[in-house]
Amino acid sequence: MRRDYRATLNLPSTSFPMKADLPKREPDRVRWWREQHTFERRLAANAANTAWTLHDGPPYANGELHMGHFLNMVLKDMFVKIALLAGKHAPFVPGWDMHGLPIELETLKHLGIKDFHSIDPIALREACRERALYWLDRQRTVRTRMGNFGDWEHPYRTIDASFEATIVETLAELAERGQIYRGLRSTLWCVHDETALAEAEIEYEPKVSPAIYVRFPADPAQRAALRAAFGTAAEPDRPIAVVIWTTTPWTLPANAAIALRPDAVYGLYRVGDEEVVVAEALARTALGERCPGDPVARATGAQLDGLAVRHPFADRDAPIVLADYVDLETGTGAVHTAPGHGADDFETGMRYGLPVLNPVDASGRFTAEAGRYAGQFIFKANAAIVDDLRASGLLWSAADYEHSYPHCWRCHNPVIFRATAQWFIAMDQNLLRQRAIDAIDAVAYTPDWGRSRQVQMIETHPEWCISRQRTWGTPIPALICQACGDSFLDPRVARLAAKRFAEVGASAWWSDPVDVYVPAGLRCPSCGGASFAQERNIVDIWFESGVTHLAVLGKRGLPWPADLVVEGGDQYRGWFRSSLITGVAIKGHAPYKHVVKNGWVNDEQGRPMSKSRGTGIDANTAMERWGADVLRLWAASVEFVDDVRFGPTVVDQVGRVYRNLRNRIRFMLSNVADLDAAAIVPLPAMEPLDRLACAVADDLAAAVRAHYERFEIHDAYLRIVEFESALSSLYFDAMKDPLYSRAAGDPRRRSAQSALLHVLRRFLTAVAPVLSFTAEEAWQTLPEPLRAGAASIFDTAFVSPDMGERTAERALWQTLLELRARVAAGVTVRDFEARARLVAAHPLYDRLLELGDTLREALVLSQLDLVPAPAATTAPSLELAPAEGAKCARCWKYRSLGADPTYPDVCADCSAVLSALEA
RNA sequence: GGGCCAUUAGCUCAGUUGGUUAGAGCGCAUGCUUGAUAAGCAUGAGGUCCCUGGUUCGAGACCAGGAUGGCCCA
Repeated sequence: MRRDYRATLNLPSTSFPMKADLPKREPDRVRWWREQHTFERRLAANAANTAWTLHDGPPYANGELHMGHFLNMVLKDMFVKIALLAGKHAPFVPGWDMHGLPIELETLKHLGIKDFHSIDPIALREACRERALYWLDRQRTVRTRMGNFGDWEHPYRTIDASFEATIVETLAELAERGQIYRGLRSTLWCVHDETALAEAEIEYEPKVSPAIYVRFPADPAQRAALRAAFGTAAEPDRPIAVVIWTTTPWTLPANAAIALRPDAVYGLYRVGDEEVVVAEALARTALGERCPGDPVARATGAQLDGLAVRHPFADRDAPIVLADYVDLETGTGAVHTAPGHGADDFETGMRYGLPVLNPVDASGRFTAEAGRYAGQFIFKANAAIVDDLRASGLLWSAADYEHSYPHCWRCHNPVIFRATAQWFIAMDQNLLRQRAIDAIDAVAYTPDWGRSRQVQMIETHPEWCISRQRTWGTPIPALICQACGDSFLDPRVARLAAKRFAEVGASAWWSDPVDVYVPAGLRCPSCGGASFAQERNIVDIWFESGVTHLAVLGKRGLPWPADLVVEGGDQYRGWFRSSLITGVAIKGHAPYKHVVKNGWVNDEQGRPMSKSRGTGIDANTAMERWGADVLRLWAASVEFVDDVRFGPTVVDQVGRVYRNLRNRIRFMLSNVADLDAAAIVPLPAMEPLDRLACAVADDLAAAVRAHYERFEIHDAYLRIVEFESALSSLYFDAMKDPLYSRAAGDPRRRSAQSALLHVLRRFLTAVAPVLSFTAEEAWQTLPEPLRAGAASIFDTAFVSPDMGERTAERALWQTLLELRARVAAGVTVRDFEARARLVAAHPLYDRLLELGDTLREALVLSQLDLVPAPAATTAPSLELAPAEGAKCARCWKYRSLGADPTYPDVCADCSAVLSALEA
């Protein structure tokens, strides 16, 4: 008679489901964390310990969060949790960047208003505020849905009165230090939005422009001078012209010079009856079929410096000047220079004292200064200008030219350079630039090349234009003198504004009478006038986010500088840079100690995600589809410092890894379910193999912690996956026999359970920063008495750093894995059908001997003979033979059966268990 | 066009200062198990280490050039 002994075994049992159902269950956990105040409690518990702050770079409160946001935000959360589990006091104050043109434009669109001049500024600001708050709320919901910890009830917001006050206070301090000035500048200008733009607000897109070659003719005196410079004979009647190339004919009315490259060779070419000057290197492409081959004469740019030709249609000269930036790749090597319409041109104009002609108004129409083109829209005037040049015979050639051209980041219209009065931070005043570069020395960078990148970004930073002619932002508290029309930024005015804004918010600037901001005795620095009006400029939002460290860290009692900032690589030029500059300018130090850069999230082909290609997916949709924990595991599975790929294939793969990890957690949970706290076997009293498993788990946990604290999330992930796999295939498998077939309270079983509990706790704490939801779910499944007083997994702690490497244990573990593989290769594992003779040399023999019978357990054998090898050097040898005895119907090991006649088909151990169960 | 970064199995990634037959996980194939079972275990296949030159006794690693992709600029 064969009996089914299944019911007499201690089979695993747990309520922890195999199917995770993450999208459905995670929102409940988010709520639970909030209700339990898990983050706040842990923060309080760590209050007396080392302070550590990750300062949140503010996402822009507009639009849905995408997977790039997800990666960045989850990484931040991992770092915060790592610090918490290491016992640090690690507050996290999330923030939002809520002013600025994109929100203003979205709001205008929402309101159905095209021209922002047509709406009352206060009303527009109120509408923008609502819009920004809507997006903050939406993004906050998604950020918490990710499982991220933080002070979600009290985020910092750049629209808060206190924040606006900090912005203006910072302006006051900078003004006091002479760091701010007002100047005419050739500024990137959007004629559609009628505002100056920052570099960061520019996107390059292909554009077809009219590319024209234009003669700048020389008058008789100029001809003589040119021919003299070229060393050719005077020919008073032969026309001569310098040919320039431009893709912006509309800038010709503002031309003030022609720039040559000093070291380039220019040729004087005879074409028909005329002579033209172009760079020799470009003659063939510039002059086309009419190029005669060799020039009549040659001269370097430097030799032509100071000469002049005539403007093609205005009644003035175009002097020849020199500039190093003139390239010999396109054009003619003779560059049309309009200081009002180009950054380089502006610099050259300053050097040569050229007039800054600016015949274009804010909306892109020519002013009276443009003569016959007055009133025309510049891009439309291109055709008229080309026609006129053709009519006057000064057009050499014209063609369409497709090139990459700067466009407004919001309205996507082409932008122009236009000279306007703006407020600037002087980068070299008070050695600001150099001090910022020096401050970088004190900062750690991950990856390390980030340092040189950051230095480069400071070195190449142009004068920082901080003014915008828009409405949705913090006002620059400058006053306009009613008498002379000059604007000035007086620190005392700024202080008054800061105080006022702190109380009622910055919209007051638009509604208050000017007196509120005028200190007694204020006089216009230009004319001494005493009557003023508020200037209507707002601050660049990069400046606003650049002072988060002042508005948040100091004012919330958090340490300054921050220990860590984590953002995408675009922020070397953005927030890392703006924060660094304000930090150095105000406090003389970088506002952070360590900069970690995360990579870009591309699609599965490594291309940028795009909605139009269907590869774009927002973070919330992804979480609804796969669950936050699988995506968090994805974030850990990729090397986040580099650009990473994301898509269904990649997530499915990591989803399988997730299932493996989850099932291993489930195995441990299901085998400790019946363990009483009182029955827990302390580590020193455990069976040798159990102690070894605990040591391996500690080793794993220590390694994971070490990687975490070096921000090596991916390395931690590898250790988790590999070690856990090794633990499962060896230890879990081997423990099934003692766990299932021994009596429930058998010391051997209790030892194994205690070890599993130890491993489980270590494992859950180690994975909690990544698999926060699953770790917490498992922790809550664990019977309360087994949680060692920790209400949440986030109340537990990492292994102490001095746990040290368990090198010997790791080596022994490796040996066991190899031996077990040899057994498994020979016989069916878990059938216990073999006995083995294991011959090992010292000192391995001694280590194996210490394991006692648990060595047999580890190798899943019915019998094992361990024999010392004679020579010290031989590798262990393993000989398999059929096990002795017969297969026990209950425990499946081969033993001598039938000791108890009541149970003839089971071994003595099993019959004892059965008898006890019957009794 | 410039600067920076990346490129190792189908996928995600390891590969100390240059040194044997380049590793892991997932996937795939095959087998076992059916007492973790929409699980578990074992075995196996799979690589022109992006390409081309160079340095070297020896290069996945170092150097030069190039290709592809990405980011930031122009």
